Formats: sequence, structure tokens, C-alpha cells
Amino acid sequence: MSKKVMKPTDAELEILQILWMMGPCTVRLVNDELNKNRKIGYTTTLKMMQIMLDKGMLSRNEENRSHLYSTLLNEKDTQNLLINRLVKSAFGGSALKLVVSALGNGKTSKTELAKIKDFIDAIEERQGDE
Amino acid sequence: MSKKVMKPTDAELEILQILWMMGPCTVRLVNDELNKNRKIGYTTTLKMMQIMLDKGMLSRNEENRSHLYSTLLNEKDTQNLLINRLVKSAFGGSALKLVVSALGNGKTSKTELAKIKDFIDAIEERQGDE
DNA sequence: TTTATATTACGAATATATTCGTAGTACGAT
DNA sequence: ATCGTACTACGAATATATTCGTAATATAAA
Repeated sequence: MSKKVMKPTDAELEILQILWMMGPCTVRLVNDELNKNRKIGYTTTLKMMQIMLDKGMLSRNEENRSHLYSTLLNEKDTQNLLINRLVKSAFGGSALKLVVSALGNGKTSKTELAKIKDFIDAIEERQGDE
Repeated sequence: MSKKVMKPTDAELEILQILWMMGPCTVRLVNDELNKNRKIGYTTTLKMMQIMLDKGMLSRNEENRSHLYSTLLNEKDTQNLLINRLVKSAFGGSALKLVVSALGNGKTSKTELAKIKDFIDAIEERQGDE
């Protein structure tokens, strides 16, 4: 049971985000959602989702005339893939540098910073000594 | 004086990383460096760098026959651009989630984790109260 | 000088991503 | 049954990214 992980394109990621957030959707729903951000034709969205189906990123339920699409990509796995790629391709392999860059823009709130420290504490706790 | 920031493609990023690391380089040097990771033809690298020159990502010194290319993209700015895009496109806009994901794979050393906490402390210090 | 080598310029093939139009079909309303 | 609407399938245009071959030219070596 190997988990499916693949690198989505930008347009595919837009669609995945909607499916991750809203669960199984019709093309119509996804297209409406996309159009909140930018103008995009219905058949464009349809084609994209058909391609993603071909690629094995999505599945669909064809019981009804308007099909219900679901994502087959795990959100966290995909996020990890993208982060690891970015760390490798733009930060010389250093996750530290990436984190510093992510936090260093001054836009992260005190609350969030505190949460991150808590999170690190938890990791350290789990790691113990080695 | 607006700083130049643009989104490089994957292949372009490979080249940028080399130039950021090694400073101004000939095509030959960059190509040799690329071939440490994967086979890629000399004229492919040349063409890429010419395209990047067109796009305004690189400049070059033509005094000698073999031109010396330099990057015009600031490393940190580019990193920030890529991170911000990733946060937006895959993490629903939450830098916190990205950081958690980056640190959560268990591959970050105690030393690095400690460094990050120090870094956060420094940010908090700088932010003061608001 | 002649020859061999390294470099640039450039066109073009290939691959991939993104967009949409058209045609066909199912379904509900009249 | 007919019409209008919503949906799917599919081809294809467009854009962009990636790859490399060929030709021209400059430099160095013989």
C-alpha cells in the first residue's frame, strides 16, 4: 500500500486545495470556487479535472450525471513533497534556512511564533537524546 | 530603485543556485556543475542562460570570448517569493502550517531546532509589544 | 598557415501546461 | 414530444519550458 505522492502543477494545486477544503465536489462547484479568485471557463476546469483523473490524482463517482470528484492525494504528503523540493531547489537543502526565511518577513504574529516554539519543544521532547 | 524579483522555473533555479554559490561563472563552469547531478548538454545550458539573460535574470561580461554570467536576482528575495507562493498555493496562506510541515519530518537536528528557537526569540525581541 | 578545439548564436524539436470551443447527450420543464 | 439547460467528451490552439543540433566564429596549437 504505497501512498500516492506526485507533484501537482500550479493549476492543479488550486483545485486540490479546494477539494481538500470542501471534500468531494462537482466540476461546477470547483469552477465557482476558482472564479472567486480569477476568471476561468467552465470547460477549462472540467478539462483540468479530467486530466487529473487520468494522472491518478483524483477519483470520481459517476452515479449521477454530474460527477463527484475526490482527491487521491494526501494533503500532508503533498505539502511535504513540495516543501522538500523547495528546500532542495532553493535553499541548498537546509530546512533551517527555509524556516528562517518563512518567519523572517516580520508578518508572523506573536501568537504564531509562540505556537512554533511550543511545537519545537514538543519535537525535542519526542526526540529525547541522540 | 525597484528590486528585481521574478519566479524562476525549476531549471532556472538550478542555475541560479550555482551562481549564488560560486559567483560569476562561464557557461562551461555552470554546465560542469550541473552535470554533477544529471546529464545535460552544453548547448542546453548555454541556451538556458541566454534565455535568462533575455528575461533579465542574469547579466554578462563579454570582454572575453567566454562570457561571464552573473545573477541579477537577489537570493533572499527570490527565496521569499518562492516561500510566499508556496504558503499561498499549498498551505492556505498559513506560514505556521508550512513551518510545522518543514520541521515535522523528524529530520531536523536538535542543534537546528535550537537555532530556530533562538531566531524566534530574536524576532520577538525585535517586535516588542504590539 | 592550417588544423583542432571551444564558444556563441539561433532555429527548431519535444514536452508539458493551460485554455477554450464544439459537439453530443441526458434531464427537466413546458 | 419539444425545447432549453447543464453536463461530459474531446480535439485543438496557445503558451511556456526544456532540450539539443548545426553553423559561424574566435582562439590556440601544430
